[in-house]
Amino acid sequence: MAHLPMDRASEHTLSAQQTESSSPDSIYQLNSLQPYNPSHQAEHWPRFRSHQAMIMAPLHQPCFPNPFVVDHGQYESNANNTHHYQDGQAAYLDNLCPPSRPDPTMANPCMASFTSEGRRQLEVHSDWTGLQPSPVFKVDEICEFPTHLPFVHAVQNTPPSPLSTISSYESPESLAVASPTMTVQTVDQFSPGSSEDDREDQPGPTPYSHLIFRALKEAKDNKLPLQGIYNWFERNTDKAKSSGSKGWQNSIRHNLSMNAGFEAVKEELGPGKKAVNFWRLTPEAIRHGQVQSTTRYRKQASARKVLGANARAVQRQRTEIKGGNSLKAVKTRHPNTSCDEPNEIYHRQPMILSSCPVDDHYPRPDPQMMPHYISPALAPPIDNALQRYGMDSVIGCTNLPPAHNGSFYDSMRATLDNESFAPRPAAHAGWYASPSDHNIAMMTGSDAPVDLHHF
Amino acid sequence: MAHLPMDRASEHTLSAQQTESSSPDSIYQLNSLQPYNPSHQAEHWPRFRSHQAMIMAPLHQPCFPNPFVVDHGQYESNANNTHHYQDGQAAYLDNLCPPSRPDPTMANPCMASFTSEGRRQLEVHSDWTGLQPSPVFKVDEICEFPTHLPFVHAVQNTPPSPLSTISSYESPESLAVASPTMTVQTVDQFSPGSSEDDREDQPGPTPYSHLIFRALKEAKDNKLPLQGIYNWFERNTDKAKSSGSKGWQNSIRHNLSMNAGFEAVKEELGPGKKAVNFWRLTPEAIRHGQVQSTTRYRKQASARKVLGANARAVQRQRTEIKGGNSLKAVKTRHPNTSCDEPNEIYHRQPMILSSCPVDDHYPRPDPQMMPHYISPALAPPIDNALQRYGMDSVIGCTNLPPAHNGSFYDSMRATLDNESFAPRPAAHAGWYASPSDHNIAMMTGSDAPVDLHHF
DNA sequence: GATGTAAACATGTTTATAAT
DNA sequence: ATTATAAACATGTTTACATC
Ligand SMILES: [Mg+2]
Ligand SMILES: [Mg+2]
Repeated sequence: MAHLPMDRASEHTLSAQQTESSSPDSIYQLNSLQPYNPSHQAEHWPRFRSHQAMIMAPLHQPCFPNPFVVDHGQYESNANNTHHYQDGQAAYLDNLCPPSRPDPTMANPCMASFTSEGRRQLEVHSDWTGLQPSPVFKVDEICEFPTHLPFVHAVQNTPPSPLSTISSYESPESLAVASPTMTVQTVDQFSPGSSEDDREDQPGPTPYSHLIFRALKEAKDNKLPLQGIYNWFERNTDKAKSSGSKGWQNSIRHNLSMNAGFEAVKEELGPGKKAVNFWRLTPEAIRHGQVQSTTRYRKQASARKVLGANARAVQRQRTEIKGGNSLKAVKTRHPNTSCDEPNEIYHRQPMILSSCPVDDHYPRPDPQMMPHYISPALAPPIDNALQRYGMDSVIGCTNLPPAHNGSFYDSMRATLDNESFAPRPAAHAGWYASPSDHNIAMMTGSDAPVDLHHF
Repeated sequence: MAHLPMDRASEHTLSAQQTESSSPDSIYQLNSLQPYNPSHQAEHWPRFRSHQAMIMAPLHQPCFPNPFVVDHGQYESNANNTHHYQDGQAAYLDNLCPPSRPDPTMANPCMASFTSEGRRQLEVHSDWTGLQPSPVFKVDEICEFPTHLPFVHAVQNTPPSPLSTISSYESPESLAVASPTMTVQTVDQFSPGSSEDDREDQPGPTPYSHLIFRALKEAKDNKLPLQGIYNWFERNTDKAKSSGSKGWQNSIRHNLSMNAGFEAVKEELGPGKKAVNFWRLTPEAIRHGQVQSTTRYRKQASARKVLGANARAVQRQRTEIKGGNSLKAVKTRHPNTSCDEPNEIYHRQPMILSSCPVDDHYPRPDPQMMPHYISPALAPPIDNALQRYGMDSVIGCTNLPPAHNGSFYDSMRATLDNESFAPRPAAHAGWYASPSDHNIAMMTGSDAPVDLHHF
């Protein structure tokens, strides 16, 4: 108990039915899992929370029959038709999506508002002009698991090297903009019966980033909420099964956040409802059929130029065992990897910055991620924004300044909005962004580039 | 230590320079606040993370001189010009914003993508067509604290009843869509030298929701990141000063989340950078110059119709002292409130649902919030969606189903995307929303409406 | 009723560290 | 080098409860 982490209680010892943050170590939560039924009321039906929504859906009738007003019975009659298989390796659902139709709304006009800085400020929201009184049952319009079909227990006898076939689905540029047809095109590729984790075509287990890519690739509009990704993992991988902890959820979030191939998008699903966050594949990831390495923080020795007095340290323990590339290798170790290899073989020669043109971020459409390919491109001139531009999606790290580091924010205060400048640098830097100054992504590092590209 | 909460460690005992989650009870964090300097690199400049951004900013040059590439020295020379006053009641900044200009981008066209369900899927992002190489110093364009002006220690001798004057700023409808001029119009109203907390014109301290409203009202585009709201509170209220804890930040977040007058918007500030979340006043709040009560959960006795087997209980301790309307009343108690009043006087007659037309959500533009006014409108027919529609922004609660309650999700599984349906209902319901089914906001309450309106 | 406060919890971001 | 894992932390949502 002395070394109990403050957050999530190491995410261990939780049953599969418990959420990640159940915090079993909390004395408030031990042995007290009785059902709780708060009554959320809301017998009124609010309008869109944003004014843009009203403008962007000009045909929306303020008094149309609200599609949300449905009785419980309808849902109950449908609730049992979707089954969830978790009992074993062969427990996968057939992904029987109807063929897609061209999206008639792709060319629709829209409204947008603009910030005073000229930023277009657009809101994700639903289009309510075409809603039916109870579109819940308009299953023909959505790619959904068919509840009327018998369930298929697919045996995992056909692992079709899923990621290696993604390159054959080089999507046209037109599909890069939220194309719904992309989903159905790829649905058969990711054969639902194949266990991508611990597959035969690749040594070791499939990385999380690959699996997330697959989950989103299969999803409609290439996006899913976090819970949907969790569910996909539970149904299609062993990550969720292989341990009683919820570390796999942590890993999913980690990869979602750190890998530039996944972006969070907010979508307003109804009037007055809070927007829902989705994780979506970036167009680059869709176009290239892969995501790049979830590159992350690399330690740098040099301190920043400006170190504010408020600089805080990230307090970390130092002796915990935090995993590694093959903490599960004891059960999935591949024969071609030797346990006696020196560590130096994992440290390749330093990558060089990519000097590829903008439209050539993925010069090598290698179907397998990170083949340790070193780009033959020469080291580009440093500080050449022309060549650096457009390289984010190929690397996991963003160009945001480091969190918990006073150097960034202290030096940026004067450039921020009068209410936005932070007296202390305490949060992830992205949230320090000022509405009045876009140029908050200054480089805090004066060292040579440490995030390098394989291309 | 035995009763240490699992999250945020009660947010106590933290100095003002510490962030809320510093968790002083953690053994990992005690007495170890040394500066930390991770080097975030990113010498490359990525493109927009979303494809929409490329479309929506068609003039954007992929190779334009990146405005982010600025050297540290520039920022350092400016960093010390913004001062932060926290030492006392009179420590407020003059809010000297330049007069606003009409936003030339208000009528600009935009692009939008659409989901396969027809939802318009728009992304907040920056418009890079007009960027200067170093717009950091284009102070003339932004409403910013003038670093070149001498600082004014305004004595709080002019508390101009700030909220009561908001009604005089009934904004035209055109301003409801992210109008930058709104900010400057109201800037003088919220006199910077006035201490809104513990003001004279209102009994007791100003509610958080009012203060947040003011902070956002003053901000450009009526939006601020969370840290900006924190900063505003530190400079303009006593909430942050009155205690060494960070409970005031918790209260701010609580109000932001629960009050429908505040909405989170995501804005992409640069190519490849993570989107920044802002909190923005809803157009309704702007239009009516106020936000409504941060109505929140009200206990209901009746259980939901469908209670899934996975229904989880929210584990709460029961004996903690959790505040109240006047935990600070010992120092700010108003003479007209008696401590001997029975509790019954705080329970007014039940509010009735508003039957106002859609454009009349605020039939009484009362400048003071919640005057306990009961709408004379007759009780509308229950289940009439026409009359319930459009009432969200006037009440703090949304129509989302309750979290930690299996009833909603269990009954909605069949309507969700095949990857989105959750095997367990464990999170806030908004994140369970399926991309393929918008109708997730079904009513879980079968009781009479409990969220009622004053209008 | 409204409000403040605490807290549980989910979600998102980042750093640390070990294995390979 | 990539990857998995743990964890700290920030942010966002919701419920509980005390006070008036
Ligand atoms: Mg990401
Ligand atoms: Mg809100």
